[in-house]
Amino acid sequence: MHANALNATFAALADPTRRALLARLAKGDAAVMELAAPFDMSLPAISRHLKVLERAGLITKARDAQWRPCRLAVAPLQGAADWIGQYRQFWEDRFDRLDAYLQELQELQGSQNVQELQAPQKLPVKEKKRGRK
Amino acid sequence: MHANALNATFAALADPTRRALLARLAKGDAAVMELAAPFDMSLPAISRHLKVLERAGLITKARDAQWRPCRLAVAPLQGAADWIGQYRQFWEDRFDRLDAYLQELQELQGSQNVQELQAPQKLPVKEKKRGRK
DNA sequence: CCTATATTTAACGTTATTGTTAAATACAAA
DNA sequence: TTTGTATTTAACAATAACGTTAAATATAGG
Repeated sequence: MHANALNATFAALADPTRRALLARLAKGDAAVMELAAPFDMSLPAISRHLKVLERAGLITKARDAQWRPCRLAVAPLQGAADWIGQYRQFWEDRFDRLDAYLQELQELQGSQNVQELQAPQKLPVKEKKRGRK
Repeated sequence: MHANALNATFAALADPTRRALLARLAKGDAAVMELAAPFDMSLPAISRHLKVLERAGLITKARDAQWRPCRLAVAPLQGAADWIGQYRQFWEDRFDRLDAYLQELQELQGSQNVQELQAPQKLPVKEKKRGRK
């Protein structure tokens, strides 16, 4: 997925109204009126949220008389998921490390050597002197 | 993951500079100077991008003398991935449908009944009369 | 043609975002 | 204390985002 598309996708997903609109569309196509109904927001506002989603490729609009039935389009979601997926291994690693740590804790249960345990992946942090002038 | 956190996470990810910073940090911790080096942008600008990432929980900053080594934090990425994951089944369904369609195409190869094929999941679209006054 | 319904565009104000440069702050080391 | 390096904050400008209301447009149907 191209960087520009990711910009638009993530920006579109950053708004809770738009995420709610997508969630609604996941249950089936709907026209603007129906999509707007649950929100305490003017119709033009919803219309523009839909335009943002459309420009991000997250929905498509068709025409049926005076209605514009909207449909969820998942390609950008796949792209976003793929991008985040680059980090999946990273966080699974960390989870593994945490897992090992917790297991180590369990094995030491009852012993007096708890001090030996270090939280995994801890940054070397020097003294924190607080208070600015 | 709470809606507010998703707002901050997706908003943070919507900027290509910030995504690049995260990509860099995936390769290891780094202080601000080092993070800023590849960018044609002032240091304060990078500093503020880092603050956006930090407020979104995507990085943590530690203190080491005058350096602020930054570390990737993946929890918000997991949250974002989980949110998008709600739709995974949805797009896998669609992929299955497309797959079935393509297979059907292949089976019809050489026949004259290609017209029978319908693109899957097509919205009923009436005539489009273009041209506005 | 006239009316009703659905949707978008226009115009506007408020608040965020993103960048800049200059100044301030934090810390180490001479 | 003075200096050098790393980082942040202040002040500012330009642009984008998001909401509102009023007006325009598209379409169906009497």
